[in-house]
Amino acid sequence: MRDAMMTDPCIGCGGRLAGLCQPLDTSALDEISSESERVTQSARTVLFREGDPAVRAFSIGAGIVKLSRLLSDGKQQVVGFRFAGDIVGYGTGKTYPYDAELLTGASFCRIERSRLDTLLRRHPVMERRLLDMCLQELAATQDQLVTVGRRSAEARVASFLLGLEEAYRRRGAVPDPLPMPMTRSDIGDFLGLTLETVSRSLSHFKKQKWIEEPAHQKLRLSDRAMLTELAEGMVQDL
Amino acid sequence: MRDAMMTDPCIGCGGRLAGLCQPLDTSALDEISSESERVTQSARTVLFREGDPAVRAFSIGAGIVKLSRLLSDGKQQVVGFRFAGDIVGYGTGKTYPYDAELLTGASFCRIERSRLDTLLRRHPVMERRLLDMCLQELAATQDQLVTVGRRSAEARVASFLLGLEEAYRRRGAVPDPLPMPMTRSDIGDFLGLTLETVSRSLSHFKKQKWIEEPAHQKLRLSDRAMLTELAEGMVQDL
DNA sequence: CGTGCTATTGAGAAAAATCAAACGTGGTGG
DNA sequence: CCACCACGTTTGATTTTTCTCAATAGCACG
Repeated sequence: MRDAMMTDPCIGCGGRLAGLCQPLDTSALDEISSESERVTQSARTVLFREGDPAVRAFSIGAGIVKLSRLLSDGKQQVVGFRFAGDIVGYGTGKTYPYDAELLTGASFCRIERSRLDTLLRRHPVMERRLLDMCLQELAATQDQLVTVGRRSAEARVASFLLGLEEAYRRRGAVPDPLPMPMTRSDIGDFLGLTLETVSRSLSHFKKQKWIEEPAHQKLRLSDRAMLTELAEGMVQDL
Repeated sequence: MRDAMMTDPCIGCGGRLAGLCQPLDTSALDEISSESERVTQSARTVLFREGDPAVRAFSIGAGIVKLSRLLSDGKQQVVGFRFAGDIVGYGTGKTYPYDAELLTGASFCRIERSRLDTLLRRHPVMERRLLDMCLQELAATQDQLVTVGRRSAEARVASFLLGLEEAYRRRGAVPDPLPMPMTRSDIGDFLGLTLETVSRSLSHFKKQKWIEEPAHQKLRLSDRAMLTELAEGMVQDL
């Protein structure tokens, strides 16, 4: 246990440059490694639930996490998906404001909130990095608000597909085909649509050869230009 | 000019405790005052437009600011409203990601982005405060995503009214009646609805005596309990 | 006292939700 | 190894909600 914890620079640094520790020097990384725990878990694992006391934060090394809120009438809203390099579960509230669930097997680092706060106080570059990540996340959420609030069903789905690809791109090479581990229901809950509407849109895209599904949960964007036009509402159907 | 700039501790501190400088000591406040400019402007003034180079940040002392994005097809999405104490125009991008427009007359502090960044580096408490504000804003935007993505028209409008009241509450006493300077169109663009749907919902609420409009752009929430139930979707109509 | 916005209200159209049925597929146990 | 079961997906028919288009009314400002 000790060696695993000591050798891996943790908090989002599992071989990636995108995470919270990107700007840190080696000695700081050692300090952080000793404060955090490396964990690997399988798909469908729940990291935490809405309302749980927010005692830990998570930094994703690999895998995809779904963040969602459950409404009183049983409907669900997916607030976002998180990928390698992202931080999950760090906020101002005493409890988590959403559920976090693994969509794939994932590895990540787990750290006590109180310890992370101490680290942030000791390393202002790290705090600055966290601020930048938070600002980015805010911008992405505002984008999503535009998509959900003002675009047609097909535009939303096209927008989601392009966004998924972009998420991979920002983390290095774009795999081909794209892994898409979320269900139609997850996608609908993200876009403010029903799973049937998502399915119909995807079927339509496939029929038009704008996308292919070479295998289950694998996706290829064959016509990005058309998807982009769709997402921007420049074209209704054709 | 010089005396006005020197005597007011600025950046969100115009008599309020909620802003960015809340945790600062007096000498730091003096430093900031010399770096920033106090400005007062009338309703409908545009602080900046989407795509403008993001050279300044703004800290609201009093008044309400509307942040909105314009889509290629002419539709608008209001990303949020900002009140006294909030920071507007600080992000990671080189350009502003939305328009910022005054809904009321407003006073605020204006500071060069580069100078603000210097100040943040010099005062880690200030940076920490900004991080907390950003995390709060992120949580609020995620809330809005739930509202727009998963609630009925009347639930969204009820949710907006309660949110407006809450915004005043967090900044001190709740005025009665509540000032509501945004048009039906602004509200619709915030909630992902048309202005007609907003108008119909408000008319219905008035008819049911759940709200009153004692004057133009003045609002009284007569039955918060019912509005809350509506917002949570616990009741369709009655 | 117009004139230009903003708001209200109505009627009809369109988009997406809902309800329902059938299909595929991967995993499990006989 | 195959049959079956659970779950996700697709597709169709119908209903509901909200949008769109249109006409009218109210208000502030010049």
